[in-house]
Amino acid sequence: MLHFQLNVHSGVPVYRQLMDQIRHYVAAGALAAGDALPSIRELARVLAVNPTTIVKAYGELAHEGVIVIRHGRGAFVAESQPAWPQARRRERLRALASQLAVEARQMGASDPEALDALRRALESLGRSNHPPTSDS
Amino acid sequence: MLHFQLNVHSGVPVYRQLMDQIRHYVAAGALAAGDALPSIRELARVLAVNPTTIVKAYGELAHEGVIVIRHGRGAFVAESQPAWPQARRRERLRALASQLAVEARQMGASDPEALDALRRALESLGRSNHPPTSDS
Amino acid sequence: MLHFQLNVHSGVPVYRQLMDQIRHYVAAGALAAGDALPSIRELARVLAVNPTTIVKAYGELAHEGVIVIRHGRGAFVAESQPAWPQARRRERLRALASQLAVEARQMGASDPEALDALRRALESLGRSNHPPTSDS
Amino acid sequence: MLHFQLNVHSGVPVYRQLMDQIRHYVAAGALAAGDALPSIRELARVLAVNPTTIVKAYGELAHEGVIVIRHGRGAFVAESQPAWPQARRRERLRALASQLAVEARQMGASDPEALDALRRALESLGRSNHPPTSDS
DNA sequence: GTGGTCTAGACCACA
DNA sequence: GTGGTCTAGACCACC
Repeated sequence: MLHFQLNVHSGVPVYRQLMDQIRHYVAAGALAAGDALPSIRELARVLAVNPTTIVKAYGELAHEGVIVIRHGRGAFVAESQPAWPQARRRERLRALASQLAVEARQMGASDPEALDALRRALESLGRSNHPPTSDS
Repeated sequence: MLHFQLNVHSGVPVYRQLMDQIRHYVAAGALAAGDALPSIRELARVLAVNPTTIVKAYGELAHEGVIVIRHGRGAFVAESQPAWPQARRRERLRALASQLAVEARQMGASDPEALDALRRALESLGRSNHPPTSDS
Repeated sequence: MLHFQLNVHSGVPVYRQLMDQIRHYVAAGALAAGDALPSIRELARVLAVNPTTIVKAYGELAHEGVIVIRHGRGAFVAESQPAWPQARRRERLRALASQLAVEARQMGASDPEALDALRRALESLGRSNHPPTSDS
Repeated sequence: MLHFQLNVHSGVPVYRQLMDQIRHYVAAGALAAGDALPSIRELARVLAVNPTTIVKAYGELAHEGVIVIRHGRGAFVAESQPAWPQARRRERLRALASQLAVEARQMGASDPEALDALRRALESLGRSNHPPTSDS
């Protein structure tokens, strides 16, 4: 059973936290294509949240193409992860990188510190999706 | 006059977008300590949003210590930017880096691509806040 | 249901009066950690003020750490009340004491009268937060 | 020449800070009945504030009866300080004491700490207006 | 049901 | 001129 960590005080909606963590598991390879996700009822019980919250998280992920929901069967990781248009991918990457850069600068972190933080985050996801490179 | 870019359909609250962009200008040095920000009414007029929306953005930034509001005078960039506790800084950096890493992986971007995106974002902020280093 | 007393002619903003009275109830133990506060709409209706005024009061208290707001659930007294840095606490105490002292002197109240007023105020808050001491 | 200490970042209006400090000097006896206050122009110059701000502070104090303004002559400490009705005095004292008590409790200060803070504040005003008492 | 955001516009307070 | 507060009411997001 996967482990989920919810923070009710963070201001981030619960269903959003769930989506992020499922995406995280998929990106890290802990959830592979075709794997079954926990049932809505069980997950709701374990996390002590309203089942409709899980429904919303699964629904959004299905909408994105990250998972597929089979009526009466359950939810499964999609066989092929969604491919965004090149332009949107670049834009999204740019936005996230900019946010990290701005906040790092504002909190007085040096550029190497910021880059190291990113390297560590990439490493913690494992190498499942990519061959090793000389850069990392 | 600074330029602001608002996206009403992004789901991100307008006042949040404003805060992010002002923080960006401060981090990049386009707004230096003591500089005056646009008046609430003028900015509201230029951006075609309600003045109370600007009030909220300025108020939150003042709360954070990024700017200082002087009644009857205007809003100004704070002389010393706020310093978060070391632990919270590291945690925030880690969270942002993790988000970037996960989304980069999921959209199929390679690790060097993600790191390059961050390097570019840091460079676009300029070197105003840091002495020259051998890293640059 | 808690009782709130608003004075529209005092010059003190309504949202400020609300914050003060909620802080008072928390300090006195009438509102304990985890207790639910009245919903924004209900409180607005009871006090005959605009809901956004309550929103502002609750938002500021949440910012201070006195209460916690859970989207879709309601507002609750925080489990652990915020701890200010020692230096700021002393300075704040000094400022409040000085204000009381100056005004007491100016209105011709004797020093024992002022001290008695403070003793009564402390007693009216009850002993909920402190073990019995020989001082009381 | 009296010394005034203004804090533009405190959120307290400048004219209010001025009023408080003049009241303080009167309560402490540094300004006695009939003493002249600094001229509006000079004080504005020394404090680097707009003269209308001083005008407002002096005007409010004159309205309260703390000072008297003689056209063409200047501002002077009133011969007899204003006496509030007994009921209002008690109420005001109670409100200030309550605020001190609530904030002291909330910041974790003990009751003796709060009372000590008040004793120190009263002592710092000196004994000019009152005979020594066995309580202090 | 809950809280969050935004609008349009009024009126007040400060410098 | 500046910012601060409040209203009345709409629409959205969360649970």
